[in-house]
Amino acid sequence: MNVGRRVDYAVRALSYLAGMPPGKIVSRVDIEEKQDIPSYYLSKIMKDLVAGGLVQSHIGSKGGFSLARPAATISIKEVYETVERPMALMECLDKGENYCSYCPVCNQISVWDKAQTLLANYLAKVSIGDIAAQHGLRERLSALDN
Amino acid sequence: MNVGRRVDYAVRALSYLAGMPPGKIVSRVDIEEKQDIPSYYLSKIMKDLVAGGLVQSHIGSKGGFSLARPAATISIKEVYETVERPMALMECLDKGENYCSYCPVCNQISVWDKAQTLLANYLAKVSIGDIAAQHGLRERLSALDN
DNA sequence: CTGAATATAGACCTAATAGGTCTATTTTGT
DNA sequence: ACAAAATAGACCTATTAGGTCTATATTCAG
Repeated sequence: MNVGRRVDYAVRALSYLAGMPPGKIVSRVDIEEKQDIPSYYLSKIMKDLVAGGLVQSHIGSKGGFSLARPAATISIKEVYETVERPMALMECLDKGENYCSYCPVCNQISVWDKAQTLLANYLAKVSIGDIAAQHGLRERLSALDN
Repeated sequence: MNVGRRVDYAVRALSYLAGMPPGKIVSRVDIEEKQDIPSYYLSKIMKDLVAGGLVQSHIGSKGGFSLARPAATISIKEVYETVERPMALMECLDKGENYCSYCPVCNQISVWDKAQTLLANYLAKVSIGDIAAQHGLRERLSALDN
């Protein structure tokens, strides 16, 4: 039920990039230092973000990373699923009906399914752009209330 | 981000008890067999449920377990927190502001906070009684939509 | 009173995972 | 040519999830 560092770090890195002038290329080490992320660790996360098309990488001297898309189009849900795995509160929700023999008669599963949908819908509505913008996030979140 | 067996098994055990005639005492082994829960494992879970006041235990021959409260008053959120820990999507939401030095300026945290509240509110509205009742659960869940 | 059935408490084990660190290689700007 | 960077992947360690077992105390039925 908890989210883990990979996602935390990914969100921080992406927000940091989002706060840069458009097109600015930032090195891994710079992101790690400014965002208080353990040395080296980010390299694995950035690899996923590049592979997922959220971030563009630039090899070589003066290389680094920049956002591959506008920050407003990158949802937290997408970030989560890019660096981790599909969001699923229970394994059967991910692995399908025949994962557990009780699935066909399981009442429990519809509850977790609903909870998961609630969560996913919300997280799909919040973007890296929202997080990067310093002002009024809490207010904008409240507006999402229903 | 996922819920784990302890909660799964706890919900199954409680629902099973809820489906029994009121006051009926059911042994651990019986629950394990009928609900397809690994032998012995349930003993640790039931201990928590007893300690949490959700279940009443009866030691000795012909002993076993029964619900300590009406099934309709036992929410899934409560079950979760009884057999696991307080629901928290990120550690700082649980351990407080000084867990991470970035907390005071962290925009991310308000997003997870909101997500967590959404989840908790929903799970607090669904009861073991809802799950135990065989009919119309999905319909009743839909009614919770907003 | 005795024995069987039960919860209780806690030890124990194993595999997987999270989180982190490091190094060799390739690419590229200056 | 050199330095700075990403890339790829090996490696390590502590924790946790999930499960199994056993010794003990309690209680009911005969």
